[in-house]
Amino acid sequence: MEFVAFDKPRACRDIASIITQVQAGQLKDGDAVTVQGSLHRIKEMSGFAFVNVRGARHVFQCIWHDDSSQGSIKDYAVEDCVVINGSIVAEERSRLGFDIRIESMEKLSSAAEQLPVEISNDRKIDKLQLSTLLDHRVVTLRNPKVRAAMRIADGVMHAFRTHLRSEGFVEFVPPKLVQAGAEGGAALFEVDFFGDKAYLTQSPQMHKQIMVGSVNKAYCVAPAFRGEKHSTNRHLCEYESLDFEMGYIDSFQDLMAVECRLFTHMLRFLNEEYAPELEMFLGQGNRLPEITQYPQIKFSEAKRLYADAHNKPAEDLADLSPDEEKWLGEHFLKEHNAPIVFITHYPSKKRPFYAMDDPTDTRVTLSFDCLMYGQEVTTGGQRIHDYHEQVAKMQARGMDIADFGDYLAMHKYGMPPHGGLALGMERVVQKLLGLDNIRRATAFPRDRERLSP
RNA sequence: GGCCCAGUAGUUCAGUUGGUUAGAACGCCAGCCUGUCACGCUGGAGGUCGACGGUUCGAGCCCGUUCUGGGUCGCCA
Repeated sequence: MEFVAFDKPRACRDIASIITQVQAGQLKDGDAVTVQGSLHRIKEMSGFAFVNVRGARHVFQCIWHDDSSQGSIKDYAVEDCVVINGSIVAEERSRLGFDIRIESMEKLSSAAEQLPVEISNDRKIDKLQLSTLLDHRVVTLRNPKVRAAMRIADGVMHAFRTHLRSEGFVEFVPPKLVQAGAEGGAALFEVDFFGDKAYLTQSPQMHKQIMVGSVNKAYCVAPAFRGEKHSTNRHLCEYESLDFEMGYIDSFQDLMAVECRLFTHMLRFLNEEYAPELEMFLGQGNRLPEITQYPQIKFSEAKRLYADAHNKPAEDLADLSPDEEKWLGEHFLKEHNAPIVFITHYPSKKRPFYAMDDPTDTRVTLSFDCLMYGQEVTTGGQRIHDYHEQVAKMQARGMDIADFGDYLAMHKYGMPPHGGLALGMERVVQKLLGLDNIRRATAFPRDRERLSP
């Protein structure tokens, strides 16, 4: 028998730690280093070659000298995985301020075929057709700009988790296989469940409310599945829903306040930890905005604002059109320097059966949407907590309460005033980075036409 | 699902009124260049023009069907 050798980690061979050490003055010109990565770009010159190597987060430059090593640089190809023994060479002409002179290069694996698309040039990646980009996802995810978006997504989820935890929320895991959809009519994906019908969940709505009865403040990060046949730049059949639900609220304003603190934390966190990634999308030296104020406006007032600005009568439509959302986003950005705005008091008839009506005007609900740069990223609101009130609203809608035994059980046994919201993770990434299509905000998008890779 | 647009080299695209052997850029291969990272220079390979059918002496181009992709609307996060 042997023991696992876990307490003596191998020396780090990632370029990130070498960069840190060089910047801290711990590594200097001439010092020996060992570094690993994929060959990102090879440019042969006369008598030497530039070898750009892609580490986990950075691309760094190594110099191959024809006279210094056995073999030829022609023995290597782009995407070969290598371990390089070399030395630091201070060099102002290099982007990181130093090169690594290659003393020897061990090939761990070699690419068997030429790449189907170019990944060493971010501008080429931006010009790829979306279908090509996604068809060759295995390769395009290696591009520095593409993977930067994936790192931002990681940052968004991390910020959500750390912030809610800091406010006393408890993470739980909602089920993905469910008996029926909480939202009602929307298209569900049906799966065989030991001979019975089950569905992929379209929302953790019921389960997060149930958790409020247990831990008071609950959150989850979980996929939601929607089988709608629409095809737009802002919908996925499978998206990551960032949900929270909290009890003992005084008003739905408490929910919006949590979300505002979350956004403020999230943007600050991304600016601090993801500056190189953000610059790839926002431009050199640019960061996400520091938001200190979040406007809110009633749905009916938002409608009127749009109508007045366009010399149209304020139509009594139940929802905001994409056009209206876009205009409102531009309006609040221009007039109030606010990229994020809350629209409150949505009409009751367009909100789910669990939405609490405004006691002062039962045609509207104590609910809200949050627009980020003119696109809906959140729906939230206060829920009905009283059993009899919930039953009455369901019956008024012609629903059979016998179908909702699990749901109504929590009300039956007492629930605090509560509410919550859902944040579309990919939409947040899309809007923060200014992506034209939500499919660019996730590694493996699922839409009506795409089930692979 | 409705409407609009597009399918030509590995990729991104051009292709005139229907007319000889379908072009460019990037990538790839061979060579040159000691500071490139959108390098530069010389040469080369690479095509069932989405598919099927039709019109025509002749179709990448015109017509029909179909498949695929993109945008947009309803809906939503």
